[in-house]
Amino acid sequence: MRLATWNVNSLRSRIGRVEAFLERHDVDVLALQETKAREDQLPLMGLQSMGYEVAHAGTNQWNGVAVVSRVGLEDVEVGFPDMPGWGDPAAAPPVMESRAIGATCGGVRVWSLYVPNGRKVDDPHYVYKLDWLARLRAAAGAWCDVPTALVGDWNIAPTDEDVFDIAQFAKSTHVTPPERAAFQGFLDDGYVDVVRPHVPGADGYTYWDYYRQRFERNRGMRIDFVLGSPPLAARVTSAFVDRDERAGQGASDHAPVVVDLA
DNA sequence: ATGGTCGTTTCACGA
Repeated sequence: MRLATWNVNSLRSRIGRVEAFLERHDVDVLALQETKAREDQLPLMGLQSMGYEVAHAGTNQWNGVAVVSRVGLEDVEVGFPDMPGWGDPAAAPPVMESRAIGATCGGVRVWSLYVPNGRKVDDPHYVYKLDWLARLRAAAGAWCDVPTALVGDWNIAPTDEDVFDIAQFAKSTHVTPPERAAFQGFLDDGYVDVVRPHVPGADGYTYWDYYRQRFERNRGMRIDFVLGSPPLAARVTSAFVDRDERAGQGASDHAPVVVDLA
């Protein structure tokens, strides 16, 4: 089974690339973030005609998430227990919503996550980010013993190696000790970063700002992750970042991450 | 310290 995650930065503007990506890499399950669309804006007939089912959650234009699967899409859940707004997709959580959607696809529980950005360390959104992560961790602890993939845009660079120049992030979110501790908490609980071993150092970057030719100069960040529970991690045979999708006209600012499961 | 470039329900704001 081939699983992928991709922050597409607007699904409507990227739908052609998404369809071509699925076909080119023969992807079975794709988790999407920043769909920037409401349900009524997503007919997605192309995906359906390709044999994929789609589960989407997103009520505002910014932080929608989706799971696209051709190996089954069952037990869809929007959010996780105790998440702000859980159980009511129309409810607006405090500060600024950030969604998660879970589905069981081919026997694997896949969670597409858009972790709150945090904006600035003195912004209420930063507090919301840490709280959101704590709630996710509390829920994810119960999923350790079954094949679970926590995938998506974590908006955290866990180590200095995951940013092009740590000096430029001295006062920025994404690299602060509390954020890194929150990420580490999932590893402490048994989740495994299944992609890192396959893409050392700067090869693991998944995000490059649109401006200042950051992609062309490979001044990127590694902030998109596939964390696998032990039963899932044991099945991973390979992984890669598809940089081709970050190149050229009409690219998202994130590249897809692809993982193969035995 | 600033600004650069994308996206969106765009003359503003989030990433």
